[in-house]
Amino acid sequence: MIRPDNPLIVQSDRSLMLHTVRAVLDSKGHPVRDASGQPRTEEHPRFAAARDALAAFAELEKSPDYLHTYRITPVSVWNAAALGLTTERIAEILEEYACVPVPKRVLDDIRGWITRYGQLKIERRPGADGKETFELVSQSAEALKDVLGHEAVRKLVTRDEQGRVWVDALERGTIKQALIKIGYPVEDRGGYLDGDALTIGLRGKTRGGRAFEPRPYQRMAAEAFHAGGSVAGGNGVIVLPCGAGKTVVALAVMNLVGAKTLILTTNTVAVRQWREELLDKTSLKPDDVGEYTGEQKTVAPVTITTYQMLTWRRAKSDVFEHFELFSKQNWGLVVYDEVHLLPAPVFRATADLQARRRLGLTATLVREDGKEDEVFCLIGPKRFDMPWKVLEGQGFIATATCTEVRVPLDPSAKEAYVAAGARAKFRVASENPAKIRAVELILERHRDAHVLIIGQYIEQLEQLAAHLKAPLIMGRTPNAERERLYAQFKSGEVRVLIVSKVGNFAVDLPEANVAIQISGTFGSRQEEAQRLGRILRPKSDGSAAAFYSIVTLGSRDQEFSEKRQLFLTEQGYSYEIIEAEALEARVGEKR
DNA sequence: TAGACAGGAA
DNA sequence: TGAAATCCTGTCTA
Repeated sequence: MIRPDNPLIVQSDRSLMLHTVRAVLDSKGHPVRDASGQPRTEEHPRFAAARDALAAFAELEKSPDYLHTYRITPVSVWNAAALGLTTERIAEILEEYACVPVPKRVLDDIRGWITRYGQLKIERRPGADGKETFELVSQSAEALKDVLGHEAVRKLVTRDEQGRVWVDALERGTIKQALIKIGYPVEDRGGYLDGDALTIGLRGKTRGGRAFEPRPYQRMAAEAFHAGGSVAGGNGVIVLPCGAGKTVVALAVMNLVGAKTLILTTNTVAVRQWREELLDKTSLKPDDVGEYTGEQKTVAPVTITTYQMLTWRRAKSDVFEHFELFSKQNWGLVVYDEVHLLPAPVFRATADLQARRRLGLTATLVREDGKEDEVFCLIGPKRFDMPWKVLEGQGFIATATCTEVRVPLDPSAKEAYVAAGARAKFRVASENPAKIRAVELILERHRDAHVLIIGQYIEQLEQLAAHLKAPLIMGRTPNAERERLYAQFKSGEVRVLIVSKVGNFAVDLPEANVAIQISGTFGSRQEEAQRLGRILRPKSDGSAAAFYSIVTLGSRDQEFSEKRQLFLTEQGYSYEIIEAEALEARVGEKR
């Protein structure tokens, strides 16, 4: 059926094209033109609804002004299937918004993937010698034959005389990875070890004396996790924006599971923050919560450690020295903070982890290295997510405006840019000295704001710090100095703080309401999301936050910037684009 | 015994 | 695509 009023085109290569605008028509149905003869456009009335519906099973690929493109991938469909979306429902959504017929091939592909999801299962069988054994079972002999045709799978299993296929407990994670690589996400019904029970109560009041209760969506997320999966108790990933309180979701899950818990996170600062949260909001006593890091190695009923700690090996050795951590306590739950950063060796190193309930937390599942499938098969599917804009609407995260400021390349850098190779061009454009002027203008525009300036290159940041006479925090800034500066920023003594990549994570600065990004990591969508996240904690006065990204006009810098914005565009943020001159004029007016 | 710093890893 | 940050351990100093 042809329905020209609809915004979506589904192409047979499984890419989707979504119109964001449509032409304005007069009463006779002719396009209205403006003074210069250009057709006038308005936002397509079905765009927002289509965008929200597509987000459930497709990934946003490109988002120029008028046309967004999405792609349907196996992992995006499996995640949808895990949430209960059927082929029929996906077909309905596509048909509902499509302006031309949906190619049958696309629906066949989707049906094929969804059929494969759960076709293979891992079941636990009591072993003769009391040991655990696992059987790989299939709904169809054909699928089993198909996967056993792959050497990567064959070498991980043994077959007995009856043709049954057995998996060693040690290979439980490895085989799931091997199977998903060939397009068979296996349903792991092997179950979990319960672990030792531990009562973890949630306090009605924090130790700081403030009333505390998980927000409705935090409770829903915890319940979705706990109920999710084929074996009660759960494994999977909760996706929530930065600033939305993922830690509280984990506390609520721990409360539901009620067992000894191991928490894995990215760095020691985060380890401390987790410990403080646990002590502040749960019934756990200081002795119940252990920190296991380079500085202090305490194992307690709830233990917090870093990914690096787990995967650390002595030089040229194959021995993971801290794996004893897994056997020291009988864990019932493992929490993976920032699960999108999960290093694969964590899994190769131990099979034990596959036998525990596992909760992954993240703000975004997208990775630039395309390894989304590893998190999917080793931790589990997405159990819950909530669009950023919905939380913004309910006031749980601050409203934010995003602006891309385009500045021309400074004459002093032109020669270097032309001379540079394709790779070096990005750096030259990123470090464009003309960006300093733009920063000054933005600071003038937000005179009373608490501003974070975030960048990638130390030299550039040092120059800016000298120019603005603002403090700079980078990797080699000692911890004591960092804490002092963060405290001054919180108290308002320091209004403008410049941070390097250290600012991407584990900085909780609720006061910041303006962030200026002056350079970023190639096309990292994740980084952009994290940086916006820095200013999303709701403000006490309910005011809006502003995010600026400064890029060099018409350069490699601008190309990568477009890519970085994709994730946030998918979440419904739109970037206002303003050129340096216009910004100058706008600030000038206010003077 | 704590703190500072170097070196290696991924 | 490449730069920066992180962590851990071990050694040195006071």
